[in-house]
Amino acid sequence: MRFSRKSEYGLRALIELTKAYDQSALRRSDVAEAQQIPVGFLETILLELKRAGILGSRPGVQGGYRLIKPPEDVSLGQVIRILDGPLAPIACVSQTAYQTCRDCPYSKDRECPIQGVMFEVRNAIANVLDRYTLRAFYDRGRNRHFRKSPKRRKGNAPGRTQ
Amino acid sequence: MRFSRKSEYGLRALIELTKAYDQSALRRSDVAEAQQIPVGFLETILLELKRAGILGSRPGVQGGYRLIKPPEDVSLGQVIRILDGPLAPIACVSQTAYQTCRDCPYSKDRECPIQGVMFEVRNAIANVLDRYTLRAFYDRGRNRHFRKSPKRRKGNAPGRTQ
DNA sequence: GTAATTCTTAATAAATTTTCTAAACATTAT
DNA sequence: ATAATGTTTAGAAAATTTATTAAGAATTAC
Repeated sequence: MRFSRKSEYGLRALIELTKAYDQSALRRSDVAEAQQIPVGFLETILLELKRAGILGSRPGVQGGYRLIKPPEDVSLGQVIRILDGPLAPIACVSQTAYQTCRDCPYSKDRECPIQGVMFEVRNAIANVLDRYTLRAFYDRGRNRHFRKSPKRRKGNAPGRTQ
Repeated sequence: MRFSRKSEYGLRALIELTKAYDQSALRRSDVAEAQQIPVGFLETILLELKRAGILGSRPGVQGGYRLIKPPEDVSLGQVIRILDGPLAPIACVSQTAYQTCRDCPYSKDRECPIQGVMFEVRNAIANVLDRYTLRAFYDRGRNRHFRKSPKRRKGNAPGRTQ
């Protein structure tokens, strides 16, 4: 039961973008190189994160992608749901995308003996992933790679998308 | 992040086999019909569970598959690991099948910012799935479909595989 | 306004995994 | 011996994931 490469790439890309949060936009090629991600695939990932309102972007010179939400407001659960779909291990216990299991012989009147456990699994996963935010990456980046001025700017640069 | 249909079918098959635990062997066609599982696919699933030592089987008339472990000794985590592989959401936090992530830029000296969270996710999943056993299915079967003699026999029938 | 740079979008190809089928074979009970 | 069942292997079909390509549109610098 693995997360897809897409989610993994997405999180790795967000590590870079979070480290650069209040500094500069990163070109997709920069992100791809830093994290060893195929640039074409990364593109589709960054776009999905943009459509979801997590990233902003700007074409042209000095352009690139940028995190537009405070790192502490973006949970890893959000990110993975965007890229990989619901966290629930089976469809009938998803909070965000419930549906009855195809061909489930318990879908009508009888009670499914598996559903209860799977619901617990879903909650266990969500409890972890919704508790962690990109903030963890931000702190890490600060401590490791930067020495001065750890305070964040407020607001975005003018002219920026979203 | 879904469990595969294989795991789902496997658990559903084990519901039937657990209900019949101390009674009779079930033909794959019986299990397939009761749980609406394609019989050919079910076959490969039952065989994997047999190789793992959870089921026994006997060909011929009166033959079929049978649960050969006490239901309370088989956790759902075991079953899913057999059919779907490790529970860990990424390879580098698996307890049963550890390996470094392909192309991971943190695999050498630096510390991976994602690994810690994923380790918690793995543990959260395992804690739930290793706590539940087939016993849950057994009880349910008893209460619903049988009226008498809820005590289990000890030992297996003679001549039985494994 | 033109050119260079970069993101945007859609289509689709490649690779992998999952799901499922078929057929020849082995074992058991009668 | 015969019929009923499991065993095994190979692999086809379908679905999903992963990745690429190419034409297009927005932004900046000059």
